[in-house]
Amino acid sequence: MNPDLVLYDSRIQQYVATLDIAALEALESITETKTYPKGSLMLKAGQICRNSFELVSGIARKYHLHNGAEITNEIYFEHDLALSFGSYALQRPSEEYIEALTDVTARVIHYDSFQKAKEEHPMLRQLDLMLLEYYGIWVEDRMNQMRRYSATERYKQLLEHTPHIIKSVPLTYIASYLGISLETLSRIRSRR
Amino acid sequence: MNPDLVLYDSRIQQYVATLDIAALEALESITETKTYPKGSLMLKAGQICRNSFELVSGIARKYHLHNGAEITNEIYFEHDLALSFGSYALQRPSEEYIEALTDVTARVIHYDSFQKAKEEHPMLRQLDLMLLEYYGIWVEDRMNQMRRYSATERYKQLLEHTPHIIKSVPLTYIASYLGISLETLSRIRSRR
DNA sequence: TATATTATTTGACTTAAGTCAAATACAGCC
DNA sequence: GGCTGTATTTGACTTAAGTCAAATAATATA
Repeated sequence: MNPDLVLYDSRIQQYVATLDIAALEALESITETKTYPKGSLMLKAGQICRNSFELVSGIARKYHLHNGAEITNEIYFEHDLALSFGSYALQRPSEEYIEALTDVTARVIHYDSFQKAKEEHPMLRQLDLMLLEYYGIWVEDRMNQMRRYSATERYKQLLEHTPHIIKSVPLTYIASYLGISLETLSRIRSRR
Repeated sequence: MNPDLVLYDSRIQQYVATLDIAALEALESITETKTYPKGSLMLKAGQICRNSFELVSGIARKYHLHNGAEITNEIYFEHDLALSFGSYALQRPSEEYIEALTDVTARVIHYDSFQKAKEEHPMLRQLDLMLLEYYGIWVEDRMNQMRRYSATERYKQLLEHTPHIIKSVPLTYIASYLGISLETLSRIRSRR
């Protein structure tokens, strides 16, 4: 993975470790652990993304529709934070869906609760800011991948950096995540 | 432009209008107005991006090198905030350059000063967060443009949404910004 | 103004990746 | 184990966009 992301991830972990008890308890008090059966939608297009989902177990994906086809935007595993960024930030209707690809257990925090908690615990503001920066770096990195590399290179990098994706997610989703057609992906895989 | 971005931009303006005098003065006190002659580099790859540049006048672009070629990542006009996101957020060496395409005047704020000002003025934290979210939405939107639309469509949308770019920026930069070759851009322009 | 330099266009050809259709392969279920 | 539906692969063909080379056009400069 992008070394900047790895670095920043560890900085976030470090920061979380320094949170005071009150802030941690506040977080805990607004967190609900929920489960979503395989195939269910954790967020639908048209809805406002009012929750953040921290995956405890299972796999999920975020996608949107384009000319009738589902285009996968992101694939989530354990510990990942799933939400529709634009919809969450602006509290406006989402264009994206979030779907449980397996049974999913997630720690769910409501937008309003988190906003309130931030007011009471300034440390959580800093955490919010760090998560935001992390996502910004992630999207930038992903855009660079898409712009700079060919379909084959993108697939190889996915293999190198996140091989578990290939093992656990249907190829259709991976293809659209990589921005290539299913057939092309199949051909890339068959070569060598 | 993306309606979400327009909306969020106005929210930021509104928020700025509510800043208390102390916060505004703090901002003012850490802001230096500087000028950069046409062709000069406001940031070089390898350097850490320690400043944010709010353009007062002129045009600038951010780019990186890929296989020896310059790839334009962003083009800045009056009022735009220029910085290398990843480098600024992590205070790590940048892969990007920021170049003044014309003589540029900018309000420059040093990273450290802003961090300090944020500690003293919590309102600035909120501003920082809003700017971050704005950038996140912008990058997401740009990535969607690149993924969903053909070269021709991307050019047309640029024409519709930001026609001033075409009038004031050499086509080479626009081509790489759109992720297409100069020749293809020229052909797209000549059709109709 | 003539000349050099840089920017843009045009032409000819190549190529990566897409599309549509059909064939296998695989998985869940009776 | 056989059957049904979904997932993946393979084949044949098309197409958007890239590349390389050369020709104009525009701009800056002596």
